This record gives sequence, C-alpha cells and structure tokens, in this order.
Amino acid sequence: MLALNFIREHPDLVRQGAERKGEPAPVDEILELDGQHRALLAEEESARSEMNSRAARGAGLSPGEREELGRLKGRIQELQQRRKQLSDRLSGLLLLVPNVPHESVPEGVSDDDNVVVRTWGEPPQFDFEPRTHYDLGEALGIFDFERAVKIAGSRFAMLRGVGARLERALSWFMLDLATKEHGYLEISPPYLVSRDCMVGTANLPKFEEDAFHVVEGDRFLVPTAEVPLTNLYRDEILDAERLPIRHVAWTPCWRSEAGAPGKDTRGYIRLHQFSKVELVKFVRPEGSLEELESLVGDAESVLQRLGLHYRVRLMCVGDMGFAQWKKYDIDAWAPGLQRYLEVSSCSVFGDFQARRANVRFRAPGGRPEFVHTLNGSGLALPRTFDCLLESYQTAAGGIVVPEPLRPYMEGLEEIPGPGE
RNA sequence: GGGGAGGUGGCUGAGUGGUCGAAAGCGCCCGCCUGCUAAGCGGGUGACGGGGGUCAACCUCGUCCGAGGGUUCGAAUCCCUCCCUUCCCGCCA
Repeated sequence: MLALNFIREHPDLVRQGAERKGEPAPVDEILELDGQHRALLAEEESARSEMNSRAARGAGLSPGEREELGRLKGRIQELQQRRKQLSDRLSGLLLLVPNVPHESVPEGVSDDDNVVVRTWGEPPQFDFEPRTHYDLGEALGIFDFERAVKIAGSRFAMLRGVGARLERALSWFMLDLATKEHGYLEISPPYLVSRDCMVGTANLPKFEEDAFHVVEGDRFLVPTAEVPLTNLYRDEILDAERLPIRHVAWTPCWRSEAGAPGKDTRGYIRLHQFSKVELVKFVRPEGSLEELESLVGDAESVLQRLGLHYRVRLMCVGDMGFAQWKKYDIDAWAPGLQRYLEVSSCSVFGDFQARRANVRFRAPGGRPEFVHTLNGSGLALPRTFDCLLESYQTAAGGIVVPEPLRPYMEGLEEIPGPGE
C-alpha cells in the first residue's frame, strides 16, 4: 500500500496513477476520513494527556476527583470508539489504492500498448508443418487431458511418463541455475497461506475471487510462490548487510481462472493448477530498478540456455496490475501455435508490498526502512514445456531433448516419435 | 486430540496493580585508550502515530510488553476469548 502521508502530500499523483492503471482509488474519501480521524485523535490524545497527569497522583485522589476522572474516562472511550471506526475504514480503503507506476512505464491501456524491448534468437524453421504441443504430446502419450478432467474437473491437466519426467527435468534445471549460478537460496514453502499473507502481496482484498480458498483455517492455496516468499520476513526488521536477499522456490500454483475456456486456452496453457519456479528479491530501495533488470536477465537466461526464442515486453501502465511499480513480461515462441506464450512476469513493487507485509531493514545506526520487493517467474513450467515441445519437434513427431536438460534425463537425447 | 509451561525492545532476558517504555547483557552509534586489529573504558541507542517547528537529525503529546475484549481513578502486571511457541501423552504419513 501507499503511505498515508504520501497520499496526503501527493493526492493528484495517486489519483492519476490509479486512473492510468484503470483502477478506482478512493483518494477523496481517504483524505476526508483522514482529516476527521486526525481531529478526533488530537481530541482524544489531549483528553488522555489530562487523564494521565491527574491520575498520576494515585492513591491521594479524593472521591470527588475519582468521580471526575471516571467521567473523563467515559469521554475518552467514546472518542476512541468513534476514532477506531474511522481508522478501520481508513485502513480498509488504503488497501484499495493501487501502486503508482514508475515514470519509465509507457502509457497505454491494453496489451497492444506494451512495448517489445528486445527479442532473443529466431523462431525455429521447419521443413514440415510444425505441430502444436497438444497434438504432439497426445500422440506421444505424454499428456492425459481427459483423465485429469475426470478426476479433478476442467482446467486440470496431467503429464505421463517421459512427459512428467521432462517437466521435472525443466524444474530441476531452473532451480539449479538460480541456486548455483545466480545466487538464489532455495525455499520449499507452505502451499497454504494465511489471509494476512494474501493481503501482504496484494492478492487480497481486491482479488479474492482469483484464489482458491480453504475454509478450514481460512487459508488460501498459493496462487504463486510469490505469496509465501514475499511474506517470509513479514513483521521483521532485517539487518542491512543481509540485503539483497534472493529466494527461489518451486511450487504448484492454484488459480481459479474464472471465465469460459476458449481457443486461447486449448492445451497445456491455462490451468487451475500448474507449477512454477519463482524468484523473489528483497533489496534496499536505492537501485531496485536495476535489480529488476537483473531479475529479468535471470529469467531470460533459462530460455537462452534452452535455446528458445523469446521477446521481452515492458508492460504499459494500463496492463501492469494493481501492485506493480514496473513490470516486464517474457514471452516464448510456440511454433506450433504460431504465437508467443507468456512464460514469465517480472515486477518491482517499490515498498508497496513491504508496507503491507511490514518488511523492514535497518542500516547500522539508522532507522528502520521498508525494503523493496521484486519477483519474477523463472519460469512457469507448462508453457515453457509447450514451447520446448513445439520448438524441438522432429518430422517424425519426436522431441529432441535440449542439451542442458539431458543430465536430468539420464542422458536421453531424443524422445522418439510415435512411429519410431 | 488430552495435560503442563510460555509469548516483553534488533537479539537474549528481568519485571506480578501506580514512581515501567520497561533492569541487565548482546548488538549498534559516538568518543577515549591501545603504534594496526582484538580487548578495555565512558556516553548514547525501541517502534508507530498526532501536533509544533529557524521544517531529515529539535520539542511535545499519545499508543504499543502475542492479538482482541474486560476489571480499575490507574495494567506488561488481574480476568475472558483467540493466535502462536514449547514440553509430556495419544494418533499418524
């Protein structure tokens, strides 16, 4: 969330930011409530001050004085009650104000306005008509969509045999890259989190319908490892020397993805459950934008090693989301589908999440300050898997295993086609 | 699930109704000393919020001792509810 202070001092900036993001922001109501709240606070505090100084005489108070103090106390309680109502409403409203985009974020309202900042590699060329991952995979018997639906319902998918193995190999490869080469510490977090954690990352209160809620214990299935990881140090004050902190986690992710399936969701694309390797960083405020660039680089290196063509897009202000300060998407090319699939989304939040989750740091001799948080997929497994199948398919319908994955596949160089 | 113990400042840990925002130690900051470093010595050092202000480092007020209620003129200290930690027993992958 934004600091109330900041909203007081820059209401126009906040209003404009929200408007450009296409989000409502109750700025006027906040300012109004804040004014009332402060007036009541002043009144309550001076009453308390009087009470404290008079009660300090302690046992020597006469019965008349005690009665008077009793009345004063009654007044304080009344003021306090009114003030608390205001302050509860105020903190509820503050959670609804979106983050203000960074000035380097391009204007725009939709996906069309996002800016391609670079591409890497070339789309692979085939001397045959490239197939889609679902055609390839079903022929190879490595997808089983029907039975997944049978046991869990629509929007669930299942991998079998060498397919399951290949996705696992991808996960291990990504984790090893992050931990061994990019300095991330691996975490295996809980897959259920408290309501507070969801508020901390700004998945709540605005986007509750996107998440799976577990009634027992009022917990949520993690929509991404961002949630447990970003909340790892909630309510803590970290020593400055510990920063930057980099964490990586493989987890399943659950999303309700309300809405009807369409042609864009055919295949192993848009599921209620999928797995993802997530990168999360906690950094000092200065330089957090550069940290975003290096985070994107970390995610890109996965695709580079795998030899998959991709593009990096800077999200425009209207397409970047409620909590983000600045955000890039990485889309890998799927030759069978003939389109890019979003395999990563990398964002910097400024102190927006850190305020919600109360994650601070302290330099020696200094006061506590909020950290800046970042996260990015490194990468989402199903879509990376799809692009890999489609990019490395052979004329016979087999799949060449990219070099870096072979150590995780017992040296297997190719999944032979159905007829081979 | 049953029973016991406990949750205090960045950390460890005293404190059972007013003089406690809270002893002590660690850490951190400033200085001294030691020809470097370590050790030693002296001083300082909580968070959050309101108001003031010759406006970052100053003054002032308030709140905060797991969270929320209650008792009382007055609560870290007493009562209730919840959360969490830990130990013993039971159950279980």
